[in-house]
Amino acid sequence: MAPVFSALLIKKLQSIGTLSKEDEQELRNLSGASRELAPGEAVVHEGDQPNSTTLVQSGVLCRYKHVAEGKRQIMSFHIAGDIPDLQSLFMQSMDHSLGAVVRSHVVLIRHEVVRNLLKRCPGIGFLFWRDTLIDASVFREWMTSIGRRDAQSRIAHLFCEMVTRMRAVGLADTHHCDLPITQLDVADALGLTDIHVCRVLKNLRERNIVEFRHGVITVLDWEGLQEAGEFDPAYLHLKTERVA
Amino acid sequence: MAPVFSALLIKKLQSIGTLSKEDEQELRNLSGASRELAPGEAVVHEGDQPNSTTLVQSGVLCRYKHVAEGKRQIMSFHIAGDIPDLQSLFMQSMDHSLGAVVRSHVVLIRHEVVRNLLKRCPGIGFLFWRDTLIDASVFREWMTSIGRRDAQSRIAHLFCEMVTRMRAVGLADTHHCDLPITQLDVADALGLTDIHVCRVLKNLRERNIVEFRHGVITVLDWEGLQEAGEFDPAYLHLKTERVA
DNA sequence: CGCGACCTTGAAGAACGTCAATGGTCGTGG
DNA sequence: CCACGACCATTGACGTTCTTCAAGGTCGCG
Repeated sequence: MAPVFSALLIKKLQSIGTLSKEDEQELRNLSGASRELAPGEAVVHEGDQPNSTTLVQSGVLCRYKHVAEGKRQIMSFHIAGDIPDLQSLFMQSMDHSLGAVVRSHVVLIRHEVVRNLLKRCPGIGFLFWRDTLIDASVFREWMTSIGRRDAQSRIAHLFCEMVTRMRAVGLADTHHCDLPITQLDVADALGLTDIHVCRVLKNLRERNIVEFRHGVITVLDWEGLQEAGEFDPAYLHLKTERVA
Repeated sequence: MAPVFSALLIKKLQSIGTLSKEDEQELRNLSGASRELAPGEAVVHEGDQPNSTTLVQSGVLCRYKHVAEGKRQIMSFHIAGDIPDLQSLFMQSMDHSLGAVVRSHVVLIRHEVVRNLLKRCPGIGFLFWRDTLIDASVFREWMTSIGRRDAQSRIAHLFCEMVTRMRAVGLADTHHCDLPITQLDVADALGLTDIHVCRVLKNLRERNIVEFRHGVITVLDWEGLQEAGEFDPAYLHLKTERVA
């Protein structure tokens, strides 16, 4: 087998809870099928009844739904170590799609394999459950953003979240963070138009708070960014909280 | 013990999955502390670290967060049979509050008791997990509504959802549905102002689609309502789907 | 009776969307 | 090497949806 593909999954689970040595070993022994995704390519579509789950290796994936008039709502972004469709283990049909934002690599793990794993390792089961609960917590926070914050707040909040999550698994440093998505993706995630996102980004840039260019977030003023987004990382339920 | 307080919980679990006779009996034997809630009273606050979960007996509860300038986002409504804060079993601190919308009755069940139950009955564990996953699915749908649908669609969608959920546990008939909440609650759930909700309700009423008065939804045209809200119940992941 | 909670309506304004045009960058192929 | 198209970012002018502010109106209840 290639270098253990579950390394970042392990890191992620350790960031939200405690993993025993045995459970860690079980995760290392996981097997699955690698797959490369082109930008925009979907792994699972709304309505599908998949028999495997997706572990992200590299790149960025997102969950989304299409609504009337070609509109799209992105419900989450996922980075290496995430299992964005874990819920398909217990829900026959997908209520949303899962696709790649940029070229990405994933490993597909059969439900059967995961179920056996959960039977052998209840500890992993609880961590997986906890992971889906954190997922739900993030949805609640996004709902709050979209429902009750203005465009500037929403964008600042999203950037804070992504930087914090990527730091937690060692994928970002303090000031920079690779998030290879377009302004249109940001817009679809926040219930805005790409044009308005562009304008607000310009404003944030001119005020020396944050820059977003070519898929890279550059934080110029972390305090200011948190303030602008009313960001409090509690909802991410991370074990370790970093001071910036 | 009073008439079994878990009757509606059992009904709800049966609406989303299969419950063995033994598991059903275990649920009947659950014990907890009754509590009455005044309108607006909270059971748990954001930041709390509760050691029990809340089973709704009657009335309506909602989960919510407060953001800047006194704004509020309601993230879900809960009716008899729901356990709105089940996630607190695996997440130390609450990332949102849970409160009563109208006078309600709840039963508080200690985490310890639930944990023992889950150890004895893995089947109930999976159903509970599934319930929290459906919760997340509903969040995704709300996010989509708030982000990408206009006010009329959002309201129609919410009404469709509540009628469908209440029918599923026998709390509503085809045309009427008791939902004792105010227009302000609706507004806070959908990311609107109460004033705008009022205007849109007037419009829906005049077009003979749906009426909402004194906390009662009266569906005048179920087809039209579903269409207006782009409602497809798939995201509720109910076992039994009703044809209206 | 009078107060509070909720609903209703109007007028003015802000935030955001739509339409349209321009320019930059990059990979591809002639 | 340059031309081209695809994709993305940017900017301006103009519309629309929804908000804000303000003023009643209704109903139930102490």
